Amino acid sequence: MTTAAPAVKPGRKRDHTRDPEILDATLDVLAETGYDGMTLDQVATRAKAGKATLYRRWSSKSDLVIDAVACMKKENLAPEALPDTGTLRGDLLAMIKPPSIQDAERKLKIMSGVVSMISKQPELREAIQAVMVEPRAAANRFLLRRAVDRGEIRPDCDVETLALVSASMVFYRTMIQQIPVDRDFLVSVIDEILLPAVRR
Amino acid sequence: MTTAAPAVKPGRKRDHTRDPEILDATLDVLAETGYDGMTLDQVATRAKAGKATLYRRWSSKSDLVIDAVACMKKENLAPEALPDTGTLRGDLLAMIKPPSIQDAERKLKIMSGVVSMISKQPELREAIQAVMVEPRAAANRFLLRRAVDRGEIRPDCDVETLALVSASMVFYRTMIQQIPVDRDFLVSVIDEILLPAVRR
DNA sequence: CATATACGGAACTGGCCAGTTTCGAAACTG
DNA sequence: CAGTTTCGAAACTGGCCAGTTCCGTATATG
Repeated sequence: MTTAAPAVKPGRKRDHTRDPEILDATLDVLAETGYDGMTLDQVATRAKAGKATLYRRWSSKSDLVIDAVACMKKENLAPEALPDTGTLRGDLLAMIKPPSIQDAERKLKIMSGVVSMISKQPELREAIQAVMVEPRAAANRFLLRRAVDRGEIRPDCDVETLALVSASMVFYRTMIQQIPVDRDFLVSVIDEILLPAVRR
Repeated sequence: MTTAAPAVKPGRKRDHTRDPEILDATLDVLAETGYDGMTLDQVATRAKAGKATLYRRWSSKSDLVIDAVACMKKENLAPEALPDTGTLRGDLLAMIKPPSIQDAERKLKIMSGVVSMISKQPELREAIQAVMVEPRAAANRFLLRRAVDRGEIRPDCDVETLALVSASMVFYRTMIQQIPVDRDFLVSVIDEILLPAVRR
């Protein structure tokens, strides 16, 4: 009998520094063509990898996409990193940063490329939820609660729902109306919807 | 030389009473499987029609889908048909009718089955806009403006944006969060977001 | 009646693409 | 060195499906 199992495997090591490049290429193609339109040949070509390499690391197309979404780099939205200007309006405006908008553009394209799959792939919904949806909602909840504690806004306002207003309206505008989201739009959501709704 | 052109065509007449049945079958399959998952065989079978019949009437799959969406029966949202309870809250609540919710469910499934195509098919976006989006937005605008005229709400509120709040939040909840939209949710959007935002 | 078109149903064609295999070269182990 | 696994690249396989064609039948014109 030989050694149980783990020993040491011979042969060339898998180059895991390529993983991020492949996942990033996946997200690019996904944003451009959507899930159904995306082919693994495109991804392989863009990542300068062979299809065999892809299948050696992910067992299927949907696996690759789920992993790509799940590994997407998230902006730092930890409470400590959030703006603290003293007013809710100041905080919300400070959340609109140029990189944030441009970044959001790509994320939205990825989301729209993937919505059709969400209902069939629960893991995908969870990945999107965890990476793209929840962090932003949590940040908004934090800012709203701080404003409540400060006595700046109505203490009985519905923080849960309010935290999703911007995201919902950006999503709708992009997906259905196909109007680009600019700073003006975001400001008007803040000034015409959110702030009036929480006034004391 | 024979007659110019139009004369009278011989042969069996096309049975246009079947058109609505086919388009409806299309919407059903679309709601169930999404655009990419939908096959014309499925549609033909469901409508008890031959594929040849489909192609005799629509030149392609995307043509059929665009027509099906465009011909979708819209609820009557003409100003005269809208509720007039005397208060904005009463009007908005009156807009939530059981058939309306159930109907909306199917429409949302159709929308999600079709979002991936919107960016590639401008006609599809227009059809969706005209049939599913604009009428509801127009109804909300009407109710909001009437409330402004009545002096019930802030005259300087952003009617255009406010009219899209419910639709956006319903859309987001259904597509991304995958939480069913019930009466309670709609009421909370009205009471926690819309009405507070327009208070004088 | 002959002719022409529509019908539902089924068979066919051709392209696309997920997933697999093969290749020669590179990299690691012992 | 031999053996094993990786790599990128390319060829291959098999299934799915949009779109076409054909069949037997039904319905219209003249």
